[in-house]
Amino acid sequence: MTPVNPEQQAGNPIIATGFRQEVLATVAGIPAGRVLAYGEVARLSGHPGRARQVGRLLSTLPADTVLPWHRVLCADGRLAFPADSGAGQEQKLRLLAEGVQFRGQRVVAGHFWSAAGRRAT
DNA sequence: AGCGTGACGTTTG
DNA sequence: ACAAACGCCACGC
Repeated sequence: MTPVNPEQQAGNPIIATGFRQEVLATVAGIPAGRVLAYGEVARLSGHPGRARQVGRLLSTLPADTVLPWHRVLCADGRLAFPADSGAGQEQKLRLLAEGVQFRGQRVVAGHFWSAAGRRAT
């Protein structure tokens, strides 16, 4: 028979393991109108300190992805792209369409979301 | 199997 | 406010 993955064989309840799946699941769970920093996404995914890898992963998403990638930004509230870049413009437009407000080049702090119980004020 | 790249974060000056 | 230095390490070649 075909060898079975040990994790599956053991009846592991974990749906999917691995950095990729964990991070994508977290991003998919960000509600509209809220944003998360790359570092927060990493932490909530169980990978504290790997903010950069989150960005690296998002950069590989296909153009037609259904993931709300635009809700992920830098810890200081600025977008990860230059404001004048195509991606930067699109991200800002998507956020504005969801009611996210900007103060200059930064997203207003109140829009940051925390799934850990604390909520934006 | 190794290496360069990079949608970040924190600390330090 | 700005810049530089580091740590982080998944992904694609």
